[in-house]
Amino acid sequence: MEELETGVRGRTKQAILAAAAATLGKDRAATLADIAAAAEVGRSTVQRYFAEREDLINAVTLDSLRVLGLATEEADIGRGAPGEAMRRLVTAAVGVAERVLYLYGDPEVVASFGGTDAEDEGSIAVRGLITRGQADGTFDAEVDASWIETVLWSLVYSASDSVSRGHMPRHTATAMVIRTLEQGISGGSR
Amino acid sequence: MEELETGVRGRTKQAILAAAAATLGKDRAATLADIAAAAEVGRSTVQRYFAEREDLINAVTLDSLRVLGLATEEADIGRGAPGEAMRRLVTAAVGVAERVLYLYGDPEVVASFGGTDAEDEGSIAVRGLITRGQADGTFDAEVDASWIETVLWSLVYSASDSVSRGHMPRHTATAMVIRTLEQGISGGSR
DNA sequence: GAAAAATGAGTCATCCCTGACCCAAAAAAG
DNA sequence: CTTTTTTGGGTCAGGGATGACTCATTTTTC
Repeated sequence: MEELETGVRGRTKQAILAAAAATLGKDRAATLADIAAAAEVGRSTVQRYFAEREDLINAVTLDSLRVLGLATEEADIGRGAPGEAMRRLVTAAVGVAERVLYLYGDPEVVASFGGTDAEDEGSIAVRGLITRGQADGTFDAEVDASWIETVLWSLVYSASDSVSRGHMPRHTATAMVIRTLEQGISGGSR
Repeated sequence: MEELETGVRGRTKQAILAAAAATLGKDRAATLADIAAAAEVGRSTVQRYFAEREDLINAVTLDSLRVLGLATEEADIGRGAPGEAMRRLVTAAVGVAERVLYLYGDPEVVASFGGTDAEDEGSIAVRGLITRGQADGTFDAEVDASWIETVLWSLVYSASDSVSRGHMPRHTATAMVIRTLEQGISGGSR
């Protein structure tokens, strides 16, 4: 039963997963050696924790969904006005930019968790927020909820990319996403 | 001087480039064999036209920028009200969805043409449209023009992806991008 | 129809990544 | 301090893609 986090092993594993998410987020063709270097461990160690490359990919995906799910949970998007909840969600998501870059940087990854359990935790909540907002008129009810979700993650991804490249600080990126979600790119003349 | 399109060679080359853009847009790890199959030519032929894989990648990038540039040109975005011009641009861009998927599906590709000549043709025009719209109040002047450009391509990419996956018809996708650009995801209560 | 160009299948060497080891050194646990 | 665990470099075989090449066949061109 001690196959969970035994302190040392747990930390090493998390370091590998975090490094893998960051590295694969920037270059999906990254080699195991790249990931090991980013995690500051030996190649051997990576393969000791994840026998096959695909094991690592799966683990990174699940872990990234977990981290993003935690962030979503902290945003507590079931509470308050949909507009406010959406702002908290965006802030939380950009807060874990590296994971977002990994998850939404590869169409294959996104497609792979079509029916995963881990997806449900966060994604269901987000979908609930959107439909709730559409019902009370906060969000556009004349487009599919799935499109709104697509737009949300698309903008969060772009903002995360800007942050990760050092183009803008995190709070600026977050503000831009929120502003764009709320009024598009239209001028404030209205 | 006959190293341009000699009819047969030109058509084969274009077929390879188009197939490569479509294939690499869906799976950036696609092999030369995959691309050759998509283009309905032999592996040998691909390598005869492009000695090294990187030659092909470069050519596809330039060609995709060219095609997108042509579409942009047809949209004639220097004319008319910025709002209208933007609608024409989105329509034109989604019209060449495969190229958009290739160009904006890989961060590496986008990053590689930082100072390319081919970029200038279209990108300069787009940037011009944005600043023009910001100047006359059509577009939000309180955010960077580069962010608006990012949002534009980000949404066009998402829409192109939906079209390419058969989730929605092209005109619906186009309409959603335009609507989202103009009012974000906000409800129409205002 | 004959000459020239282009094509596609096939072969082969090479490179790079992966996966499976092994073992000495370092770190943690007792 | 001793034992146990973990680590990281190193080696090696296997697999897959690439690049270079040949040659018979098909297609264009004249």
